[in-house]
Order: sequence, then structure tokens, then C-alpha cells
Amino acid sequence: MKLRIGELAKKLGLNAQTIRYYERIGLLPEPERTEAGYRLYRDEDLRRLKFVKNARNAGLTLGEIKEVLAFHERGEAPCSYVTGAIARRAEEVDRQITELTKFKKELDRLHEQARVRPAGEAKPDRYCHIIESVR
Amino acid sequence: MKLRIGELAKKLGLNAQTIRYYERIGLLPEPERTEAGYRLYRDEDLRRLKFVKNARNAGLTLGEIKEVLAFHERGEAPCSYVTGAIARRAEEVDRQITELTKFKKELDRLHEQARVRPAGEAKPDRYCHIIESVR
DNA sequence: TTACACCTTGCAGTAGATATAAGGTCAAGG
DNA sequence: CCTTGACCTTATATCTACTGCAAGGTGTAA
Repeated sequence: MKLRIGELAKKLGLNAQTIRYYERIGLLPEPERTEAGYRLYRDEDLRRLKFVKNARNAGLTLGEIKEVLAFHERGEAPCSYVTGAIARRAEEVDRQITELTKFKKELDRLHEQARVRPAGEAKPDRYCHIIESVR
Repeated sequence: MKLRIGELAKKLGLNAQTIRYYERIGLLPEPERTEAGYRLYRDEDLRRLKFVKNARNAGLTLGEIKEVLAFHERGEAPCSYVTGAIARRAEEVDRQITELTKFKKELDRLHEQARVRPAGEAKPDRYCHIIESVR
């Protein structure tokens, strides 16, 4: 019924350290403890942490997730905030894909450069002709 | 002829702090100083920093760049090392593009979800139906 | 009893910078 | 001569999202 931190971690595929970290930064409430001081998590905690994990998977930062949880605590629907965060993230991802695609082309070109002028022919005024040919 | 850190930074589109940081981690040698202690950079320093910037643009980590510069200092051609680093990076970039593309699809789906069930209809047992629908 | 897995806290480290504080230098204008 | 402002100095903290480690406590099974 009640889980210790290792069990909770395993259940969600997280590191126990990560869960403690989330608690420290206020993303998770302080849980109940056993007499020996072990953290004990209830279903509610499991749900909350699952939510955090999903939100991370959706690309929200921990800061944004904290915001969303704050909405929840105030009894407000965070959905419009979430929608905004997701839209921002989607745009960023789009930009990243564009960047990386250009970058990949450049890397392939550099790799070609490496083949063209073989290694060993170092000139003293150059660090490396491959890098030197970066555009 | 000789540049102060701000001029060097502007010339290369870098932050002066970044240049000091590079010096601190041993990527750049300690430059000459004026009597007042201001750093003075020569053409050689400019070339070296330009190289570092290019290598960063090529996706090498600062650690890898350090390696490459060490080759240079030993009078060896770093090109085969560089070729390896670039190949590794290219593979990684490919993986990232694949990941991000999947992720973008998921974000778009989530955005669609947000439209489907309008905000305001919060149920008490849920944090946010958008996030809850993350796969 | 001893081995072992698990838990605790606290602190340090990662990459690659960027920001801030508190102060020194230098040239121009009033 | 003095001030203003841009620039420089160092040292330290901050950012993100964790991860690792040390030193020790707990709980159970052989």
C-alpha cells in the first residue's frame, strides 16, 4: 500500500535521488515517515510524481511544472498555462530540429573535408584544417 | 594591434566572461597584461579563440577542444582525432533529430488534446487532462 | 552475528556559461 | 581638479536537472 522511496522509484523508472531532489525543490510535499525516518509514499504521492514525470516527458521545465502544481493547489485549471508552455516548447523544438539539421549537414561536409586533405600534412600555421574549414 | 578583452569579445561575438572562463579552464593561455592588469590579446590569441569558437560550432565539447589543442601543442596533427569526434557528434545529432521529431509530434498531439476538452472543466482528481494524456 | 539491501543526510560535481558584487583604470568634458 | 561613464579586475553565486559519494542507521534472513 505505502511505498518506500526505492519502490516508488522503481515503479516509475526514476532514481530515488531524483525523488529526494524533487522534494527538496518543493515539487513534492514532504511525505510521511516511518519511525526509523524512512519516507512513506501514498497513492496520492504516486499520482503526483507520475504527473511530474509525464510533464517532464512533455518537455516542461521543473519550474513550469511547479507553476502547474501551484494552479492545482489553488483549485484552478492549469490547462491554459499548460497549453502555452507546450506551444512554447513546440516552437523551441522546431527551432532545434532546424538547427540540428543544418548542423548535421555541416558535420557531414567537415567529414568529407577530412577525407579530402589527408591527415599528417599539418601546416604549422593551422590548428586543424578540418576545423579551420568550419563555416 | 593588441586587443583588450572587450574588443576581442566583440570581434568574435563572444561574452568577455566567456573568454575569461576559457582561460580559467585552460583552453586559452594566460595573456600578456598591461601595467594596470588588463588582458592584452595578440593575433595569435585571436586565431586560437576563433578556432575554439569554430570547434564549438562544430559541436565539439570544450574537453574535446582541449584535446585538439594539446595535439597542436605537441606538434601533432589532430585531424584523425577530430574526424572521430565529428563522426561521434554526427551520430549523436542524428539521434537527437529523430528524438526531437517524435517529440514534436507528441507536443502537437497534446496541443490538439488541449483544444478537444476545453479548459475550465477541471475534475478534482486530475492535475491537468492535457498532461494526463501524455503517452 | 554477520552479511546485505535499503534507507538517511549533506555535500560536491557535471557543462557551459552568465550574473553579481565590490572595486580599480582611464579618457573626456565641465 | 573632479566627475562621469565605459571599461577592466577578481571572486563568488547562479542556472538546469540531476547524479555520485561518504558516512552512517535500519531491517531481515541465514
